[in-house]
Amino acid sequence: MAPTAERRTATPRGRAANSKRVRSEQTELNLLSTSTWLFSERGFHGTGIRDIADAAGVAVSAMYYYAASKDELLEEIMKRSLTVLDDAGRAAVADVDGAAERLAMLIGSHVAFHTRNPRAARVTDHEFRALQGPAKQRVVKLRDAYEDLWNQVISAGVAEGVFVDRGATARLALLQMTTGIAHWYNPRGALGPAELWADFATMALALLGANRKGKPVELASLELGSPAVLLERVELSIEPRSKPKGL
Amino acid sequence: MAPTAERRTATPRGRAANSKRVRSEQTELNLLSTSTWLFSERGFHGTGIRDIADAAGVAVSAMYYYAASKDELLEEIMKRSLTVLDDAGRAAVADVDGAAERLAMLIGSHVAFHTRNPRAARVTDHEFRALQGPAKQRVVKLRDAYEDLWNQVISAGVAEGVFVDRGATARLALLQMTTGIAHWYNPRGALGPAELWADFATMALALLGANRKGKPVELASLELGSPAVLLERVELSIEPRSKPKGL
DNA sequence: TTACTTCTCGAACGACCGATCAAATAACTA
DNA sequence: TAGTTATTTGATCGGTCGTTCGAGAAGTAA
Repeated sequence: MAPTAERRTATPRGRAANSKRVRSEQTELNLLSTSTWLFSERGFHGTGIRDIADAAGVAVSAMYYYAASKDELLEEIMKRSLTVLDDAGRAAVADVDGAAERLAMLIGSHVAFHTRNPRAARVTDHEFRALQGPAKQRVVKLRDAYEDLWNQVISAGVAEGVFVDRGATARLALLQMTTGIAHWYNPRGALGPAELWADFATMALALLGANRKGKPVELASLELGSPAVLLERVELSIEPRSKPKGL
Repeated sequence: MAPTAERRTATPRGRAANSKRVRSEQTELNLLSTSTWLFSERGFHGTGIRDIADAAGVAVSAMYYYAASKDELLEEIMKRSLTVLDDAGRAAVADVDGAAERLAMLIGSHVAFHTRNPRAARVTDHEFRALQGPAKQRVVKLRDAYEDLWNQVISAGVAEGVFVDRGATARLALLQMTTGIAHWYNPRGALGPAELWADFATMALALLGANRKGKPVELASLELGSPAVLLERVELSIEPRSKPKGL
């Protein structure tokens, strides 16, 4: 959807409640969020271009004003998701000292993202193989950067002697179990993001054998920020907050 | 593919190397294993009926002699996978005492299945939403039975006071992190099933806070069977052991 | 108003989808 | 051998796929 930005002219002075630019941006978000819903529900290949258009309430051809292809729609969803996820993760560990503390914050950010944006997360996690060529490379780059952040946090802890060294296995296990949240989490269920954060941070610390001077690190003993701050940073504009109207 | 079994006549006396029955069974396995490969590589909806036929080296119409529809192909793959997984899991914990031991065995069986049959596992894990109606119900039933086995093993440990109670979260986290193996495991990589078993069992015990009289349970202190026995039981005939020839 | 840009539309394109069927072939039986 | 059954085939069905295009509606600027 890069073309859209390029197509935009210089910022207009006054913009009415439904000026063209506002309408256009709304339509673009509508399209992306509807696509996210459908892709998460039926998969990329299981969703037709007409399904999206109908659910979004626009003509099929209108989509091609915003995206050059169906693939570009998917790429845009993944790029936005991964960008927010990565930015939030880096912000969460910034200025935090201690390997255990940093890991707990990273887990918190990750859990926040996946509980707040389960559908976008599912699409990003599931539909990787649907991407091809350069588009895939671009998205892989973003994902790798995020995984590298995890790697840094864990490796630092291993170097400090706080975590047990399990090679890449621990990182993969941690990422799988926390990313998996998006696949079973129910936003209207009993567990809130804060409770899940506590549970998963506790499990993660145990899984990594977190210890100081031989004593296991207790989550309660760590000084961490509030969940609210983490939740703010994972806000994703394309996450569908309800079923598309035309569905 | 139930029809095939029904179509079979009474067991013939002598059966040549390429008798009808043998040929037919080979073709059926070829079809299922080729489908497994392609579904794991491109997804169910991303794979065409012609892709399968070409890769398997048969005519498109030949498939419909074995399966009534493309969906039935998927259902059969999932059913076979889940059946082997569940049977192996139950066999692994049978006659094993102690919650920690049972969990370690269950993890071992699960890890064995996912390292030996990564493609079938990926399909079973990924393509759930592609199934519809009664077929979906049948497969869900199998999956629920297996998850219930995990639930039993974990709950028993909680009841014994060996595991910490984290509600359903721990089970979901454990299943996600171990099932995820199929998504990154490389059969030609450095890590073998036995090493992975040790790693994941250790992590699982830690994650559940496994302890006896306040002391953490060490994996090395448990008396467990050999990996070989577990590996035997997860043998899956439809797992593609190499790229389909016609591809 | 007119001129221009942004946005949306219905209709159509060729390609491919899953599925069907009568006919041909291969294996087995009597 | 001829006859029977099990297996495989090529051709083809209607439908849906992602994409394109010219026209027109809506909004902005003069």
